[in-house]
Amino acid sequence: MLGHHNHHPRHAQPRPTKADVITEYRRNALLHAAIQVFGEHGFDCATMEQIAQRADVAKGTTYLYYRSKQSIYDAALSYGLTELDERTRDAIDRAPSLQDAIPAFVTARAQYFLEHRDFFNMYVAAVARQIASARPRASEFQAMVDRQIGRLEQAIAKAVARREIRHVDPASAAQAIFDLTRGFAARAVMSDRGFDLSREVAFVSALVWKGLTRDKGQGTRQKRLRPDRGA
Amino acid sequence: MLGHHNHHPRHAQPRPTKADVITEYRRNALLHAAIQVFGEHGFDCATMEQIAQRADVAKGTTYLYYRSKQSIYDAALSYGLTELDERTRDAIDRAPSLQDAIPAFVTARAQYFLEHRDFFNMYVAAVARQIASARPRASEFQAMVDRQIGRLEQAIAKAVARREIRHVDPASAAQAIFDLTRGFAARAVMSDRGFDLSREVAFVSALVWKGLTRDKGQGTRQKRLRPDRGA
Amino acid sequence: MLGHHNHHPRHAQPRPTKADVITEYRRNALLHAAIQVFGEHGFDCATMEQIAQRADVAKGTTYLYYRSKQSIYDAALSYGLTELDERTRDAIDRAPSLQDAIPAFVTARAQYFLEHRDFFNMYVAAVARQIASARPRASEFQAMVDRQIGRLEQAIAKAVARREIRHVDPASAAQAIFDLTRGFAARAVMSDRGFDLSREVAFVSALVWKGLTRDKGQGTRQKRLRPDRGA
Amino acid sequence: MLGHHNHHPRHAQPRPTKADVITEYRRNALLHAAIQVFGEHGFDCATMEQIAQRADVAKGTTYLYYRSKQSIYDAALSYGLTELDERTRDAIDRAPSLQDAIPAFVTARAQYFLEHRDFFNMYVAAVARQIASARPRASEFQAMVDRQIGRLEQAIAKAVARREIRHVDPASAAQAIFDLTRGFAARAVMSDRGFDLSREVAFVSALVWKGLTRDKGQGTRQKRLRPDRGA
DNA sequence: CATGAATGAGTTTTCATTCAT
DNA sequence: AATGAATGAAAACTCATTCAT
Repeated sequence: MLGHHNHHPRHAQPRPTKADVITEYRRNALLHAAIQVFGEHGFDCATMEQIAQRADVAKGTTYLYYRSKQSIYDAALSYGLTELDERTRDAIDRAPSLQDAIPAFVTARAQYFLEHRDFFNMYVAAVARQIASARPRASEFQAMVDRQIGRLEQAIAKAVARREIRHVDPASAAQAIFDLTRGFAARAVMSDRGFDLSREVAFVSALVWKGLTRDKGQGTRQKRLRPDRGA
Repeated sequence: MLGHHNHHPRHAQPRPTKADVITEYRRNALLHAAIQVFGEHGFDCATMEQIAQRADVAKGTTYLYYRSKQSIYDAALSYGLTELDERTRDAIDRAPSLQDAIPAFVTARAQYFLEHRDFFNMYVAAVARQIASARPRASEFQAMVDRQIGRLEQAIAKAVARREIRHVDPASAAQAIFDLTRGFAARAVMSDRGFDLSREVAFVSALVWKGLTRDKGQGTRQKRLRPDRGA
Repeated sequence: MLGHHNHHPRHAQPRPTKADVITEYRRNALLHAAIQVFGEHGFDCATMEQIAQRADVAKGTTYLYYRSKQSIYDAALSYGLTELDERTRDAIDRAPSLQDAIPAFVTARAQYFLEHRDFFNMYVAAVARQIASARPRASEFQAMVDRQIGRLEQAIAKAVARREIRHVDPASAAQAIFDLTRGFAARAVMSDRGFDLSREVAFVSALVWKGLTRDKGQGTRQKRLRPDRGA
Repeated sequence: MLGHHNHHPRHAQPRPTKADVITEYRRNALLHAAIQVFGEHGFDCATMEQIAQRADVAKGTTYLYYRSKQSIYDAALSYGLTELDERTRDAIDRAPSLQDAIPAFVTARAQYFLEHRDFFNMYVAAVARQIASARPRASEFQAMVDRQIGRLEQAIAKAVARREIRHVDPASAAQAIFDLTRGFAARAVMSDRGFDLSREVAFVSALVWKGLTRDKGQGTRQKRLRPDRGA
C-alpha cells in the first residue's frame, strides 16, 4: 500500500493546469499534516479531524485526496522513507571508502530524523508494528527498510572484498550499524538541543570501524594514509 | 504510572489469608493475559474484553484488580521490565570481565525476549511511544530502561578504570551495546526459528569488543589468553 | 412534487434556440440516467455522482437542471408514469369491449415494465413508500396511479352499464386487475427470459373475465348449495 | 441471515434464569422497536438511534443483542414473516374446501397486516427490494414468501385434482390470489378505518372463485363466439 | 453554462468504564 | 468478590449541496 499516489494519471501532461497545482498543493499539505499528526499521536490515536485541521481543510476534503486513514498513513510513511532513502543513498555513494561511508550514513540519517522528528516517530512506531506483526518480513515497509540496509550491506561487502576490513558477514554488520544509528537518532531526537551530534557520530563510527578493521595492529592507520577523503 | 498496585498493603502481613492468595492469583493471571493481548494487538487495539477472556474472568472483574486499561498496561510493562532487569543484572554480575559481560548481557536479554515475545512487542512499542512523547526522558518506563543501561555503563566504567578497554564515554558505549541488543533481539524474534543466536551474539560481541579494546595491536588476543572463561 | 420542472417557461416560445435544445437534451439525459440509477439502487442508495456520471456531466451540472435529488427523482418517476399512462390509455381506448380491454391493459403495462425495468423498480419502490407514508392517499404519485386505475374503472363501469359483465363495484374490480397486473409484471421482470408472457396474460385475463361474467345459472349458485360452509 | 436468534444456545435449558428472561425481554423490545422504525422510515432512513430510543435503551445496547443494523432488520422481517406464515397455514389448514380457503387466506393475511402495519410496510419494501435486486429469486426473504404461496398452491392443486375447480396451473392461480391479497391489504392499511374488510374479501373471493370454477357450458365459449376481436 | 473541489452534518459501530445483582 | 448488561462518547467515512473559476 505504500507509495503510488497518482490520483490523476495523465498521459504525459505537458504542463500542469492550475487545478493540478492546487491538487498537488492539497495532497502535499495533507501529507505533511498527516506526518505531524501520526508522529505525535500514533496511527490509532490520530484522527482524520486532526489531520484535516492541521491541513486547513474540512474533514471530508481529506477523503478527496486519500481513500482512507490507512491510505494517508501509508502515503505519509512512504514519503518519508523515500526521502530518507535518497539521503542514505547519497551519503553512501559519495563516500570514497567504507571508513567514510559509515559516519556519512549515520550522520545523514540522524540529520534527517532530527529535521523530521514527526516522521521519526512514525518510523519507530512502524518498526515496532513490524516486529509485533510476527509475520517474518513481507510488508512494503520492511521492503523499504531492507533496501536501505542493503545499501550499507553492499558497501560493506565491497570493503570486505577489497580487504579494506576484516572478513565479516556484510548483512550482520550492516544490521548492526543500522541498529546503532536508530538508537543514536532516538537519543538525538529526544535530547532536544543538548546533544553533540558530531561527537556521538565520531564515537559510534570509531567503535564500528575499530570493530571491523583487520587485526594487524594498524586499525585507524589506513585512515591516515588517505588524507584526501573529504575532498 | 508503572507498577505498584498493592491493593492490600502488606506492611506486616503475618501469613496470607486465602482471599489474599486468590487475589494474588487473579492479579497474576490478568497480568499475563495483559502481556499477551497488549503484545499481540498494541495498547489501542487491545480490549479489556480480550484480556478478561484470556484471564478467564468477566470484564468487570478486571476493574477490581486494576483501575483502568492504562493501569493494567503499566503493570504489565513494569512486570516484564523487572524480570528483564533481574536477568540483566545477573548476567552482568556473574561476568568476571567486561569481555564476558558483553555477550552475557546480549544473550540474557535476547533470551528473555525470545521467551517472552509478547512482552518484547510491548517493549518496542513502549520505546516508540517514549520517543514520540517528546518530553526528554522523565517516564517511569525510561527510568527502568536507564537503570538497565546503567548496569552496563558501570561495568564499562570499571573496565575503563582498570584499563581493560580504551578510554571511552561509558554512557555512550553502554547505549551502543543496548541499541545493538535491541535490534539483534528484534531480528531473533522475527526470524522465528532460522536464527543462529550464538553466532549472532558472537558477531556483535566481537564487533563491540574489538571496537572497545585499546590500540596495542592485541585486540582479541586477550581473549585467547583466557581460554577458560566459559568453563 | 412530481414533474413540472420547466426552468425556462415556454409560454410563447416561437422556435427553440440552440440553448433550449441543449438544455432539453441535458434534462433528458439526466432524467434517463436518474431512472437507471434510482432503479438499480433505490432513492437512498443512489448518489448524485452516479446519476451525473451516467449522464456524462459533472456533479454540479445536475443542479442546473434539477433543484435537488428529490426533484430529479420526482421528475424521473413522473416521466415514467406519464409514458405508462399513455400506453395504458391507448390499450383501453383501442379495445372494443372490456373482454378485450383487460388483456390489452395487462399486456400493455407488463410490456412497458419489461422494456423499462429500472422504471419498474422505481415504481414498486414508490408504491411501497406510498403505503408506508400512512397518509391515506394524497401524493402526486398516488394521483397518477389513481388516474390509470380510473381508466380501467370507467371501462368496467361502462361494461356493467351495458350488461357486458355482471354487476360489480367498478372500483374494486379495477383495483383487482391492477394488483394482478403488478404482481404479474414483477414475475415477468424477475424471471429474466424464461417467462411466457402471452400465456400468463391469457391466464390472468381468463381468470378475471370468468370472474366478471354474468351468471348463466351456476357461478355463485354452488355457494347457495352449501349454506353450512362457515359453520 | 433471516431467523436463527439463539444468542445463548443452551443445551436443553431446564428453566430460564432471570438473566435469560431479561435478555429475551430486551431482544423482543428491540425487535418490535425495529419493526416500528423500519416500517416507518425504511431500512436506509431508519437509524439505530431511533430503534434504541423506541426500545428504551442506549444506542450501544442495541449491539449487545444484534450484530448490526442489517442483522436486526433481518430478524425483524423474519419474525413478522414467521408469524404471518403461521396465520396463513392455519387459515388454509382449517378450510374444508378451496372455496373456503380462499377467503380464509385473504382474510387472515389482511387481518395480520392490519394488526401489524409497520410490518406490512417492511414487507412491501422488501418485496420492492427483491424485485430490484434483479437476481431471479434466491434470497431468504423470497424463500419465505414462496413457502407461503406454496401453501395456497397445494390447496389449489388438490382442488384441481378432485375436480373442485377447473384445470388451471396451480402456481399461477396461487400467485394471482397472492397478488390480489397484497394489493387488497395495501388499500385496507392505507384506508385507515373507512374500509369494509369483509365486503372486499367477499368481492375478491367471489371474483377468484368464479374465475376458477368449472365451465358448465359457457365461460370461455363467449370468447370463441367472437373470433374477430383482435382484428 | 459547466465544472468539480470543498464542506460538514449525519450514520454505524466500538469499547472503556460503571453498577445493580 | 464476581458478573456482564448497559452506557455514551468518539471516530471513520459518505454524500447532497454550494460556489469560485
